[in-house]
Amino acid sequence: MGYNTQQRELILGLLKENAGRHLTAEEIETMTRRGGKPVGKSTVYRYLDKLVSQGAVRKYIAEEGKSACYQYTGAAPCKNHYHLKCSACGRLLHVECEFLDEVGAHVLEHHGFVLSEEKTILYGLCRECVEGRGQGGTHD
Amino acid sequence: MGYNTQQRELILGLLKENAGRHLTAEEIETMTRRGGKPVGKSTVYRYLDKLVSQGAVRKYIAEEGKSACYQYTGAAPCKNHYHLKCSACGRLLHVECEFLDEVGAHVLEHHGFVLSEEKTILYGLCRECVEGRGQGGTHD
DNA sequence: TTGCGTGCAAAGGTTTTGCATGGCA
DNA sequence: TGCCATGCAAAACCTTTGCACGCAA
Repeated sequence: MGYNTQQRELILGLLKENAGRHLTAEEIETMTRRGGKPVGKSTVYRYLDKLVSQGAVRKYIAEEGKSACYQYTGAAPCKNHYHLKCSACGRLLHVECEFLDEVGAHVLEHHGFVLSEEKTILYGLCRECVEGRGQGGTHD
Repeated sequence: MGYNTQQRELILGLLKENAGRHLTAEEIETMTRRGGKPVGKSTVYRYLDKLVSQGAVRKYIAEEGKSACYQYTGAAPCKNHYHLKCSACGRLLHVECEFLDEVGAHVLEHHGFVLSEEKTILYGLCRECVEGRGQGGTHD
């Protein structure tokens, strides 16, 4: 499963410390620079890829054409956790909701599709933006 | 609302002819080259942007980091039309389904979120890939 | 004629890749 | 020792932008 290098420990540590947020590859690279031992961006990308394929980290595309976001989830990704992305203000909202699991059940039963709540992001407009008091580009 | 140029007629014509499929900007550019009068890619991108903001065309990000896809929908975008994207084989499945509208109703009522079925893509695994007879990279 | 639309090329940004070097086991 | 990981720089990729020219109204 790969070697334990200082770089990897550093990256994984940062991801764990920030498990409540999303980090971009560039943010991670910057943080390693602050943290003492800088890690090259190719290493960051390569290791993130590995973590994603291992299931320890989730990858999101918060904004098309912009940097992808990564979040540590550990071995057991949380359930009933969905993301709503506001197209107006750009915020990514987190929702814990059992109803949305019915979506997974539905598409499985009726369309033979195994939904990944990990990867799925619902797009639309958040309450604030609909009501005209949107907050501009406050990202998560 | 802008001028009627040959380039725009050509692009819109191609989109209408292929309303059942998704086209990338590059595919459109290539098709205009075949069709006689080549249209520059900046023009293609700029006009697609305009059509998207007018609501005549939908834009999808079928594959992260890959080219966006565009599809003509006309003035009245279809309802109950959802997309399921298979992470394994890459296919984009089209689903007409009223149940999924309940998702919109739910997130509106419980989370104050106005869902855009236009933009939302549900990620997961299609039947074929789950059953181990996935087809590799057959895109739509 | 006026101003928007176009095309080319260059810039922009993110991510990937090639290759020599370094470090883990 | 052997192989994987790393780092740098360059490449790849899609998309946007600057600017002079062209064309629709």
